[in-house]
Amino acid sequence: MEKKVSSSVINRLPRYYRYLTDLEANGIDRISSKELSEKMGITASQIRQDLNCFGGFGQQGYGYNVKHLYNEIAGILGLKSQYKAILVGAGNMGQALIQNTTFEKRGFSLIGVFDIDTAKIGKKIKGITISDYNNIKNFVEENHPTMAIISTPRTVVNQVVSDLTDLGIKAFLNFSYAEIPHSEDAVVENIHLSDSLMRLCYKISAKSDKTNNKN
Amino acid sequence: MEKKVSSSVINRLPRYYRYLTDLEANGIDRISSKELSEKMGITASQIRQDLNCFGGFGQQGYGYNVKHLYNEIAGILGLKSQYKAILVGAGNMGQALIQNTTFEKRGFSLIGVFDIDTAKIGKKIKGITISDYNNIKNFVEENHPTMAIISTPRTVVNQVVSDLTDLGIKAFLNFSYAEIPHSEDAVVENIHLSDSLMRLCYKISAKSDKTNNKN
DNA sequence: TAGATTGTTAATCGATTAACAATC
DNA sequence: TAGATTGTTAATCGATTAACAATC
Repeated sequence: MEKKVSSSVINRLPRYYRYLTDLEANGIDRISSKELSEKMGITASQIRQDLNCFGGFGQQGYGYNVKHLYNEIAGILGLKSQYKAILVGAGNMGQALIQNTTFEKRGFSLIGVFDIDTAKIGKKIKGITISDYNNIKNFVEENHPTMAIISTPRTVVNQVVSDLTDLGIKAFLNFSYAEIPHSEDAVVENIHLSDSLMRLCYKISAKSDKTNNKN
Repeated sequence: MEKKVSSSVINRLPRYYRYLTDLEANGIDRISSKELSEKMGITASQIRQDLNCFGGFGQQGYGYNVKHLYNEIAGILGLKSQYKAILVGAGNMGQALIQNTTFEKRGFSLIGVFDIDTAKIGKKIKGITISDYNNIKNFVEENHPTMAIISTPRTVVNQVVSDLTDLGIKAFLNFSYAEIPHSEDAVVENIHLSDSLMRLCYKISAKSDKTNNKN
């Protein structure tokens, strides 16, 4: 029985992956936890602890082989899986997301895009035709996507998630302002743009309070 | 001297704010930590602890007045500040961001948009004309924005951040794949779309490992 | 071999939860 | 007043950091 990996560790994995991608691109083929810790601004101890949740990828006296560690982390993240994904809501945000994301590099393969706007249906983005959301049932039953990206207006999020859950989809990337109701066996990643803005606003405010000694 | 509020608490503030916005919109005017905890899926204890970092906003035997708490949190976050913000990089993502975000509600006022693409310069988005990035120095010196949204290609992020830092900007919303170099007195919020995708990929993979008892 | 650096255990630190006296 | 619920202190739990023996 595996011990469960904490979400703190999981949250850091993509960042490790990015740094390793970079190191590899720069032709560096070995790195110690100490060197990496300096680049990333975290402790060497934390890096070693994190990696050892999944196995011993280093070598005493040497450090870590970049290419090897890079591949191991890709494996841990499951990036080779190419889980089938659909996107619901092809507004500005949805379309930009499609244009800017190399899903294949991040473990997914985008196989369908849906909207209810007849002006959009039929249009192509990055080779994928926008389909009528009203036909989504047939599509899902035929193609069995694993994951759905929700970039609809907030007012319809609950309905869409409920529809898709009924069709067996259990993973969501939530791009909407609304919260996705917390279900037992679904996995959800939220990208709440407005939360990020508010956090930044807080940080700016807190910093200027400190500077001005207002409290 | 104020004790520093932990980042765990700060990260939760926007979520509280969203729930309170919702409660208010639904005409609910009081709520106990217990009721809110059930809605949000966190403990009542945590809610009370979090809020008490900033003051005692409730009343024994009664709970919290929704409108009052809503306003208090808006104040804590600094949403009334309307910090001047600029956006650099008016690609799909930058433009979608402008279209979809009500900056005014999140503490900011968007006063400028910049790009280097002559095909984009002069075009208007939501009433703001895209300006030539080469003229950004004059603009910043005249208008003193507080925050910059970085949605440029990753290759130019370092240069842009360095330019803007020299011009006195110390707050960044980073929308790019790259990391913003960690400086002493700058505040940064990152939205790494690909990290979110990879985290979701991990969660899907981890779940199916468990189901299939692969480990 | 000697030096370097891991994997891992132990110590510390911080965040979450529980409990309850204060009080509306 | 009695019941409800806060604010806050104490207990628990988990995550981070430090230390060091193992070993390449």
